[in-house]
Amino acid sequence: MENDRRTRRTKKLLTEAFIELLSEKKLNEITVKELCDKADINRGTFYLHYQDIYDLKQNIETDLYAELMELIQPFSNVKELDSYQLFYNMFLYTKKNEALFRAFLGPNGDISFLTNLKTLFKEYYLSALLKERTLDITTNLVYAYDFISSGFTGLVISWLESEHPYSIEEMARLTSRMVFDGLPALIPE
Amino acid sequence: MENDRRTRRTKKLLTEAFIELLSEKKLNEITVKELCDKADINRGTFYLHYQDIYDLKQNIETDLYAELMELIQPFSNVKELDSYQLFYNMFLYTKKNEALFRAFLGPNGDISFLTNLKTLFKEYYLSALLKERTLDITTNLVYAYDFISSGFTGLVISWLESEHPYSIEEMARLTSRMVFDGLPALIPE
DNA sequence: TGCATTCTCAACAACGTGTTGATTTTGCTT
DNA sequence: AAGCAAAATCAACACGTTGTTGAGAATGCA
Repeated sequence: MENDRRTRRTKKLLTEAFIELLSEKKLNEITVKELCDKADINRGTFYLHYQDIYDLKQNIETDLYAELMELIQPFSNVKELDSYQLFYNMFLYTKKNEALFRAFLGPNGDISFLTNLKTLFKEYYLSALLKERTLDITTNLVYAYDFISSGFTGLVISWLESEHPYSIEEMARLTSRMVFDGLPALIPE
Repeated sequence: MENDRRTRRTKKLLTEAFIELLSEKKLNEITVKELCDKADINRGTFYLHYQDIYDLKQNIETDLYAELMELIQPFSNVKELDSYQLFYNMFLYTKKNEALFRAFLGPNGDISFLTNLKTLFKEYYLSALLKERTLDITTNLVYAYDFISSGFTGLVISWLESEHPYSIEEMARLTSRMVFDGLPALIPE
């Protein structure tokens, strides 16, 4: 019942229409009726698959997390962590799913999506460090990784919003410098 | 018509009820009816002051930005910037308005509130640097401050959510170290 | 081709919205 | 303390969206 071509079609159309609407208006302003009109799907059909708009949003997010985890996973199982490469892959992924990230992280976005993104990144990045070196998980350390993951996702958002004047390579390098050297490394002289 | 005791009372009650509701459920799930019931205000009265829930939210945010600007302002007009003190004051302010910040930055929070907070902080912090030293505003520099302001607000969020085990002093010091020295300064040996 | 599943369509009660006008309550003003 | 203006209450309203229903049409699977 999940892999019927009709079901896939319906979900795809609804998802696309939703992302489109989300780039125009706030989540709460999107009605089921309006969404179905845009997707050209009968309103009853929507309720066959989702409970409401938030259920749809949750489904889209869950799929995205699954993909992201597959992307990050390899990095947390390596002897020597290549931070630059991790940043690079993350920026690459957001660019590939640009419409979706823009919608979820833009002005009409969802703060819990951002939170989950940060948490996901933080967990894997921190666990990668702990596989490299045996360290106590101090409050200091956890906050440090909160800072980094927030800073990183913040860069992703700015990068998307500013129509990415910097290449993925440049963004990854910039992130590395901020993480490991701090601000002075970015200020001339 | 703005400074009537009745008006102040109504707005205060509605604001309080709103913040309370926002810590329970998502913005979109909050109805005017429900809000007014909680505040014990006639629904018609609500429409006398606000267009809808989002208008109310906007008003609350605007008031907060005004206060925050007054707090940050002095820092951008000084010859030598004391970053630590700026961080300290920001953490102090969020603690003073804890219920509100929890509501707006928590799971049911508002991404545009977060964005505005980051922007506000970034603008003043960056302009303070530019008064200390004459620098070109490079893309590098702007992104660096995006990273910092995101990291900082991320710390604020984590700090609030974790019931602040660290003192304001400790958080301000931690932030300073991440900003100026980077991650290695926080990892032992 | 046949069968099961999905989608469509129309209709429904229920609920929140935003507005209205009449009435009561409240608080500034002098 | 009294009078007046402004604000809050209350009931009622048309309207639109919601979520659900049952019957029928269309579609994909095997």
